Amino acid sequence: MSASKHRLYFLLQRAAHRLKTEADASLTQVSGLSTAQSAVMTIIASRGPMTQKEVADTLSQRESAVTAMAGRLIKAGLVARERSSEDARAWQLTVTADGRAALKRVKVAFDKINAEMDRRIPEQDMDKLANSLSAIIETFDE
Amino acid sequence: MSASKHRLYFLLQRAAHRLKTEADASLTQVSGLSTAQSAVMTIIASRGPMTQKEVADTLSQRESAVTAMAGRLIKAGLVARERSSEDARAWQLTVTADGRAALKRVKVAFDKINAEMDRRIPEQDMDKLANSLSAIIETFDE
DNA sequence: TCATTTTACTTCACTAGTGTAGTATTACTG
DNA sequence: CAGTAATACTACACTAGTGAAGTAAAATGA
Repeated sequence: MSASKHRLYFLLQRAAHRLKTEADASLTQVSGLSTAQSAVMTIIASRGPMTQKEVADTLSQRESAVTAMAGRLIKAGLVARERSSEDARAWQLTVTADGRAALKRVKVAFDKINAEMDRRIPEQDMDKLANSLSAIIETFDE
Repeated sequence: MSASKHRLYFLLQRAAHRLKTEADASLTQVSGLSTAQSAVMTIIASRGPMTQKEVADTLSQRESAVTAMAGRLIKAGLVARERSSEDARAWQLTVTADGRAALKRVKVAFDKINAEMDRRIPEQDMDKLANSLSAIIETFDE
């Protein structure tokens, strides 16, 4: 069946929304972090010091969203920033020790959610699902 | 591969986010509606007069979200409400003539987006994708 | 039938994103 | 090398959701 017959747009939005709400509740309990905060911090932690523009591009978001998010993370002491030495416009974002500690607790919560999905979706379908989602991202990532 | 190896959570969120942003831009152009507004109006239009609670349940959302959304739709003249005759607490939401006209223009925009997805994702994979997304919704719909 | 519980909705403070318009700095070009 | 364009970030108004606390009406049960 085609995308429209499946009402694929709304199906995808609803799945993403349910999953996000559930993950947010679980993450808040163990770490005080939201999934959106975890996403930003995980990226910075793994890729090393990054500018806000780089974070925005990685997440397919606008710089203004990252400005606001960075402000909240810095206020919470989870992320720090200093001016880039080679570009006076750009910040270099890093995850603080507190931030790394919170990320460790986040991992436990995510492992549970992933286990739940692994339980419901066969491995082959999981691969197909990941491929299809990647295809959607590529299609609409201008 | 398992859900965690695919980083499935973030993959799903990013696919949903890109698709939503693209669809919102396209819908705004042809109809002035957002995808969230379209979702609510489509449900009401197809199921007939509904209470806010019913809309919330259908979309796996809170009543407070529907209160706010209904307020915006009524202000825009796209939806109307009157008290339920058998329950003085509940509203009956209906789509106005203006709303139905806007929904027709929305359909054209969505057809294009669905065509784009059909072009990139083979029919068999589309079926699998829909199944997996439904499984996720079921898993996390308490 | 009346006290209690549940339900339908509202309000409020909050997170998290878009999009547009702006500033300051850097890069490019003739 | 000066003027222009592009880039990195900020500010603001907006949509769209959660979650907690509250109100009024309906349902329940002793």
